[in-house]
Amino acid sequence: MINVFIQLVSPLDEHTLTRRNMEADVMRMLKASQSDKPLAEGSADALSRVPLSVERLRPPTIADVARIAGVSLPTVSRVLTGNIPVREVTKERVRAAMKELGYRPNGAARALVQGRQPIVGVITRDTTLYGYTRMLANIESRARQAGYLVAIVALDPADLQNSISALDVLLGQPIVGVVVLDYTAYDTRLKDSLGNLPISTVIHGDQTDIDVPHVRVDDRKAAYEVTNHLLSLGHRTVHHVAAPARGGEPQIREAAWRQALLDAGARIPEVHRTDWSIAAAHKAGAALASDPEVTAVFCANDELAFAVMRSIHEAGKRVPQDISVAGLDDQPLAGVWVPALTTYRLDFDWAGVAALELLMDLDAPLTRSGEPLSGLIIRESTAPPR
Amino acid sequence: MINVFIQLVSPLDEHTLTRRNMEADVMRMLKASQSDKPLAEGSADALSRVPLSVERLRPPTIADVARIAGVSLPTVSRVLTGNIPVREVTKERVRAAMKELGYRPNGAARALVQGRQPIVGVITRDTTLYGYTRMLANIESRARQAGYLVAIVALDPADLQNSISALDVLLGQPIVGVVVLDYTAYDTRLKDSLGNLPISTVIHGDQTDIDVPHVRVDDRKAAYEVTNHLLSLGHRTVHHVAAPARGGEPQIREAAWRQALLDAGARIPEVHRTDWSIAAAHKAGAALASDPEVTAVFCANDELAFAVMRSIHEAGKRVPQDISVAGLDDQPLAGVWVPALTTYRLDFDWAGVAALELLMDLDAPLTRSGEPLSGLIIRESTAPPR
DNA sequence: CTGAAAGCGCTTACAG
DNA sequence: CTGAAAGCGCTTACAG
Repeated sequence: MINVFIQLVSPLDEHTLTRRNMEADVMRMLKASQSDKPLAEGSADALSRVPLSVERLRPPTIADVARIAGVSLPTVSRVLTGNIPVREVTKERVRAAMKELGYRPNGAARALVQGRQPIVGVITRDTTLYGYTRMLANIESRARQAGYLVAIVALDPADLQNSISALDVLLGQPIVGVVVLDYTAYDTRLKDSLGNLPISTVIHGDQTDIDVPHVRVDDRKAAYEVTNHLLSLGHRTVHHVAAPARGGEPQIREAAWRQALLDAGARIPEVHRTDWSIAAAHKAGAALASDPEVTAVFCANDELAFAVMRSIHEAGKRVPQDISVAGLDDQPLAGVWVPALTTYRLDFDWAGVAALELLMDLDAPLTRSGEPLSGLIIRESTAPPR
Repeated sequence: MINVFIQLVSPLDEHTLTRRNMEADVMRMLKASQSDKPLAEGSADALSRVPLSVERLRPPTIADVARIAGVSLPTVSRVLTGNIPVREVTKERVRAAMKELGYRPNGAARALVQGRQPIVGVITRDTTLYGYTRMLANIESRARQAGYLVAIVALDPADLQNSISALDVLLGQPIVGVVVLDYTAYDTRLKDSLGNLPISTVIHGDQTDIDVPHVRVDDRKAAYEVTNHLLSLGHRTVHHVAAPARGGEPQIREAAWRQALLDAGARIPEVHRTDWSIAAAHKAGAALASDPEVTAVFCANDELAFAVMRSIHEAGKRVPQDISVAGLDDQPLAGVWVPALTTYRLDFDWAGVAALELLMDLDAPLTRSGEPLSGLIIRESTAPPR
């Protein structure tokens, strides 16, 4: 640690400038304005070249505001919180001082003294995937209504080290609890990090042994029913364009597709795996379209299905006359594609809100009943084979 | 405030149980386990029925950990931060104590003492719209790389009161700065709330007088060029399916469309306004499809365009032979829709990262050069009129 | 309505 | 390597 000697040229009184703050700031300024070389101890020369603007040294505190306004510290606090009446004249003086200094309350100090944990963490995966997007939007809206801020962390299940450090950043905040948007993606080794932090989660399969409060978005049932729908139309089997595998394990939607075929005694064809990207699905679709055996395709989500339908079109075949295609999610565009997509609606809006409410309820039940709007939606993209 | 007298039956020593904590917790327990009626002052009877579990009274602190582990406070802190070497045996004892107590560090206290502001705020609008989704995902990823947590606040520009309270929640946190994803949507009255908090923003038009660090996603240029493209194909005029108006003012994309028609001396038809929803666009599309005058439609984003194409199909007309349709954004599905959508690519990925880097750079320039991948993409949905 | 003092949970020099 | 003390910026009883 370098020793810093600075002559105060500040209008603020000495009391408010602590040594630590000054050092940190001078270091920062040095780094920005000079070289990257570390400073020799007590190197007053280098310091003299630092453009020392006092305003940048340290953000103003209520002590500064109080001094400028000529009132006491608690009075400033009262103006801030509004909990206790303050004379209007005084109030005005304090407000003016705040404005003059550009004062902003320090959230950390506030949270500390009040013992409040005003942030809800959301652990998600790729935030651009439809389901996560919707859950996130609904959680944010509901959380704010309850006075909470939402912090998001998108974990890459493939990168454990990164996930752990991401969680550390999250847990270093005043977090009241965490909503985990995909419990199965949530590595066991991460659970230790959370310690006894309250969590709630969204279950995407049919697990029944989850010991944390959870809501269910039943991907398994959805995928099973979509596959069954195609089989019931008379297709011998159903091909699958899958989500990325997760550490060797297939995704829930893929497993359910497989189970449906198994239960029906249908042949289980090779899976076409994607990374959720349109490009990968488009490529998979091309392979499927050129295979005369293929009469029905179930895609792990609607967007993959759109891309596959494009490939079929490019191959000169038609949906559903030549090949039936079904998706999963029922994202808004499913109804307007030509042909409109047969899919299974999952109620992510409900899931987001319900998971958050579960988290905030001190005496939460393990699961929450409710009325998710889910179900198979048969549109134009599926038909009996010719 | 009720007066609470509790006989300590706790293994924790008295020092760590402050009156305030006890009161708050007892209040909570009373509320949860008994009735909603407020307690009479000093009502010891009611209190005796409260199941007083000491574990729930107050989360453990490093003082508790230190006591259990038989070490001093600073030692626990050293194990926590890892900044200063601690004997391995001691470390183990401390870790065991943490585990036993279910200790979690208090983020607020940490942020306060370290003077760190570990959160980046993101002010957005509807987080489910494509551009916002992408910017958010990129900001989150880049911010975490820099050790920051991302907190999001979705403001409804139409609801000022709600927006102000939302900002208050955000500003009550240890925020290092705020990225505003749509500066034009950001009401002037909100600017005061932010005080001197560092912000950076994404500009969607061609404003040049913005006095905060910003990056540009040039919606105006994009909409102008798309409209021009349609005109240059020989269409007499171009109809528009618009985004919702914002307090009377038309959106940037709409204004640019109008300007392009004006500059070309083309007739300016009535706008078909939507609320960004697929349903509204589908309805607008039906009206457009039934109007024999309509030969070209520019939609404020790709998703609206998809819905309009559906309507045209339903009316028995074809895209682009009967009516040309163009969108804006170039979201991933644009290339696989049938017909593939002519649109203008905006580089939201770049914008998100660039805006964040601008925010975190102490000596940030007002704007950031870079290489956004933007431009008109002509596909299958536009053609000359017949 | 206002001020002096204590305390929130943690980290960091300082002194062994 | 470890402990006693000060301090981060704020709020909240307590005492006028």
